[in-house]
Amino acid sequence: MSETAAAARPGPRRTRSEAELVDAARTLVARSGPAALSIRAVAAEVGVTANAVYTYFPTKAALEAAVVESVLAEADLGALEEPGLDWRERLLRVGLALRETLVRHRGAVPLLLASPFTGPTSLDLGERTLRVLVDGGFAPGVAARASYALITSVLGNLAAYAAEVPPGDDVPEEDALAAERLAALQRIPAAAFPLTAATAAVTARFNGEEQYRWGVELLLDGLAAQLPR
Amino acid sequence: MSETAAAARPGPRRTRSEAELVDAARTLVARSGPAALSIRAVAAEVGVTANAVYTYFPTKAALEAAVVESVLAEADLGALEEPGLDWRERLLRVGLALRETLVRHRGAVPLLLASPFTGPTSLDLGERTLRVLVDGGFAPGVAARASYALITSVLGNLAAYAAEVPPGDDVPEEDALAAERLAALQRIPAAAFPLTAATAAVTARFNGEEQYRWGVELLLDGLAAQLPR
DNA sequence: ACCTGAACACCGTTCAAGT
DNA sequence: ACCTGAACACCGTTCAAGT
Repeated sequence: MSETAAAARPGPRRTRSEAELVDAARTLVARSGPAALSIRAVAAEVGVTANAVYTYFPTKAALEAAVVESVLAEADLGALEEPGLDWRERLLRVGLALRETLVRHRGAVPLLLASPFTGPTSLDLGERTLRVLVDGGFAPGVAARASYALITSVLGNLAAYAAEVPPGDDVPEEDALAAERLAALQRIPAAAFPLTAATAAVTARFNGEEQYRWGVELLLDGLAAQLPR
Repeated sequence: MSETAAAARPGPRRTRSEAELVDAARTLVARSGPAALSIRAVAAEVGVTANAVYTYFPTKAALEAAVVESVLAEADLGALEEPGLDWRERLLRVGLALRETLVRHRGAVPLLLASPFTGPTSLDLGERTLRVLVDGGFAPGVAARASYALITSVLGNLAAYAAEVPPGDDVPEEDALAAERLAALQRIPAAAFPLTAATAAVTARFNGEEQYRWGVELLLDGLAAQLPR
């Protein structure tokens, strides 16, 4: 009797899962940023004592790594093999896909930046990027350097986004962000920083997708120049 | 009598300074990384109670911002105005100068990434970079976009460095780092990640100055292509 | 202005113990 | 295997008080 009853209703003694803990951690990070991620808060979120978390993750760092992997795994990397596209278009599209998921999960970006690129999704992304470049005509060594330059550039851009846009469940409108940033820029003294002041309207949109795309294309332009003609 | 005596020897009641606290904070971060930076540890380092720190900094975030500014201020940005150099060479050299100080202070890089670019040194760097680009023939709007692309790329690269190289007072040898990284790369399955495996020797040197320079030059190549001919 | 003592509401992690 | 209770050595920050 007790066994079937326990299986039927999720009683107070029901067992948690690793995925449930990662989900709770992701929710905390998305809502309130990386500083809000604590073993104790995750435990409370799933209705368990802090120590119970150590059944699933040996350290807080392991939990953070699982959060990073879980977020990265959400990015749609399909453009890397999409037929009918050349290497440039493939890399640009995958860059935009990465931006899309990391802007939504901007609270996790600091965790991503602090972690080595050794998770399954990172390895997969790296290998497939190399494939695109090699198929595009680049020597493997050049492809490797290009892949690294692209990924660090993308992460640097998203770090800037995450540093400026507060965490939250939704992605704020670009126009609203630009208006805020413009107001801040107009407070800096134009006499001492004339070019900064003169370009404020452009700078106010640095967090936008267009400037992101512009930066990625700049790298792709540089790469195209390296292709053996 | 008591007044001169107090001035003569630094007794237990001597007053601290903001700079002394920032120095202590920098030492902690350099030695043990950003996680080691705490109000209480800084207070202990200068021989004072934790609360005393709040006389100088209203929050821990303010102390962190002061650390970031102090580290950035150490970079030699002189190349931006060095006579006899074109815009490319100036930007490359200042990029290398930034790398040099941030590699030494890699423990502070996560703090830098999390902070907005509004400190005196950041503003100065931005304005002078715009000047170089405008003098080089770029339209102000393009110069602004280029400046942002360069700085985010540089920071992304240094974030990767900081994530992989443990904090410490000295800068480790590149050969030693490459050997460690190569060993780690050889543990990933070559069958599943053939290109990753094939390029391991190149990838093992991703943290080096040469790859950094390669990435910056890639952006500069892309920029050069935008110059009105 | 500069500092201390005491306290509050937190942390990550460990140990021993229970089912 | 999965969880709890108690404890340790930490946090940032505040309040009241002293010089």
